[in-house]
Amino acid sequence: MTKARVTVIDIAKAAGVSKSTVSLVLQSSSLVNEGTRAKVNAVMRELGYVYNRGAANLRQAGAKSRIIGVVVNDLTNSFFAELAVGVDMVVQSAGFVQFLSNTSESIDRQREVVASMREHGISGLIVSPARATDATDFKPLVAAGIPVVVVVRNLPGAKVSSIVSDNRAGMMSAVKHLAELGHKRIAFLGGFPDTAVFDDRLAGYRSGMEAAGLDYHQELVISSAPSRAGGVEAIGKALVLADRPTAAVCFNDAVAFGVCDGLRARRLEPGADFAVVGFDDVIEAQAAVPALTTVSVDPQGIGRRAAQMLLKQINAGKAEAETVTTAVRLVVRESCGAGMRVKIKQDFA
Amino acid sequence: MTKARVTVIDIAKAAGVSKSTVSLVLQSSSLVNEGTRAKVNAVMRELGYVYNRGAANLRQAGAKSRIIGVVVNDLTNSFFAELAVGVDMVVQSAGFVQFLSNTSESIDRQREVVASMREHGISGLIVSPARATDATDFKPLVAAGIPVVVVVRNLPGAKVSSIVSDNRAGMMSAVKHLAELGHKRIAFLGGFPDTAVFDDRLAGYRSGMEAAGLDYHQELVISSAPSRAGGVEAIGKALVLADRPTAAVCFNDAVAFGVCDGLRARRLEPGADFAVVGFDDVIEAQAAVPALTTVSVDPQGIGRRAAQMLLKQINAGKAEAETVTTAVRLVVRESCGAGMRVKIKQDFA
DNA sequence: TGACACAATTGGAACGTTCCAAATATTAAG
DNA sequence: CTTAATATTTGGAACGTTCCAATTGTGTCA
Repeated sequence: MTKARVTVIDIAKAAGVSKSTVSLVLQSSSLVNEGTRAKVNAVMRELGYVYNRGAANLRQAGAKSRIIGVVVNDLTNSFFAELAVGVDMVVQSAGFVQFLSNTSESIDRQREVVASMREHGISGLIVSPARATDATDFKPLVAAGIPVVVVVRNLPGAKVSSIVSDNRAGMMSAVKHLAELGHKRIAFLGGFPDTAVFDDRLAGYRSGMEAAGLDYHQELVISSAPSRAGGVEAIGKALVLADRPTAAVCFNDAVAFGVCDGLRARRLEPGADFAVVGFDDVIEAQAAVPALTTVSVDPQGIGRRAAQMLLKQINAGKAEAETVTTAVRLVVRESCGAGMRVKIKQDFA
Repeated sequence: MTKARVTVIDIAKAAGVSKSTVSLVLQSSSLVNEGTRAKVNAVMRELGYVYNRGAANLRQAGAKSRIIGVVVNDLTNSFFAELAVGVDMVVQSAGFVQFLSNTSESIDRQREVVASMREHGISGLIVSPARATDATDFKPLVAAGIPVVVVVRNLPGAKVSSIVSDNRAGMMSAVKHLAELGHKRIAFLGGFPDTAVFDDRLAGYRSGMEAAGLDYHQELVISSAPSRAGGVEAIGKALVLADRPTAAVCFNDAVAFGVCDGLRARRLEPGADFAVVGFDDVIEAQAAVPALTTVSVDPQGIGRRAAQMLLKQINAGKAEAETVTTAVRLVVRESCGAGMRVKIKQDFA
């Protein structure tokens, strides 16, 4: 267990050159002679040298630390896990590393985490903001020249780049599909009404209803937490309505699963007795029974795209805010009652 | 957009003290007068100072960077996402940040990622090693005084700490449960036979069979990739056996889901016509239909525990290798045919 | 009043790298 | 063989922090 760590000076001494030369080798500069380079590299391997990025970064005064910060609001949601994987892919192959943190929707935690990342000198940040994040929260970062890309949830008013999926179009196509199957009373279930994403999806729902020539009824819009439990709650409210809906588009897949649970608890089989459509297409969606009809958003693709965008800005040196909305597509499976080849009946023991 | 960054010297000047004093304030040393502290803090806020950990870390020569590296082999598997969340929780509240990377089972990627983390001066590493990771791969780290905690998959022969779940006991209890339900021919399905985890689980299976007074038949052990697809494959092989099994314990939940798929493809209903038990208790397990009976290992708990262990070693300054196996418990749901209150019949349209 | 403890503050030297300007070695041209 | 051009190499001086030893101020005690 060698105590002192090996520095460029040590290897310079051992290779019989100056530390400057070693530094040049490290940066694979073309100025250095092939022979010297080989020798230096050999010595480095031999002594087990490890590059000290901290020191390098210090000298390069605010230059690239090659660290990308990624903060998501709920990593246990596989949607975000996929997203992080997408980011990691491109970030890693560009020679960067990823600082990943989870805020669990806590805005305080988010602040802490971002501050900490800044102290570590991240060269860019990808963030899916916690609920109620203020649009100005990332101002100091961009002021300091650190590019920020907001994903999934947009932050209207913030002057940062963002990538969101086409929530409007997605919801519209879901409603259209249900209308084509003959449904007239279609509910919109779940989601917190104070978010931009909710607004977009609801707008898509309204447009879809209108396009299908169906009336919009306020009572059919039932908000709740965007979680499984929230779904159960929302469908509960929907089913006691005087004029019951026969189908629902849900804020996201988690809600949709909750809706299925709620239906079953009332002896209704999703897909057969009531049509349900989700949003996100998380991995569980196709595995569930019945398989969930849902709007696919390819979180990994969004992650990759966000990373590319961020890297572009980092390399360009300037952060020109740009907004991208990614295409989505409806994936028809069983829960909407369309493609069902297997009808499930229950009999209680 | 202020160009130059604010340093301790700037705030020292502005506050009318020396940089040393500012440094003391930063470390909240008790040496500094309350009045001075307040003033310095005020100036820091005013000028928008951000601490440069890189520089600090440089001076403190190999001291704490407050970065914990976390590398997992498959983040899209919610088991590992949960684990990462658990780590993040304790790591974050201890004032550290987490570097998270995904190897996708690539050993080259793992090497790259770990090297990169080292360059960034991580003060500790938590790793779920990619398959075929060599026991000596982390030697340089521990030699450099960087504590390493291996989770989930142990690395026999490596002199590092590890936390694995009690695979043996878990499998035993699963087999015992099936035997109590009257099953005699119980298969062991899925998993790669060249891993330590496989060995442990298989050993548990054998002990369980023995304890239940059942014979061990080589043919009932069918390995495959530890994935959903692998599960389909394994059950396929099992069902063509001359003397078919009536139940199976699976290497993990992914395999178990695949087994269910495979059963259904053959018009067999898991839970009713064939009992299946998984391992891990991923979140989807309780949501699936039928809900999966499985061995719960609490990945988040393992993550927390691993982080605690690592922090302890970091604080102690010495990395005494210690091995922990965490308790598991069988969660009985529907797929084993035990607690089923709802029997599902299919009729094909 | 001098001596002494104690509190608070401070200037420089370090940490491991990169950059710059300048030095030296090598080659080509005359 | 000199000169100019080119190819390599090289000492410092930074970067922003922490640490150490030393300094200054403030009160206490004989």
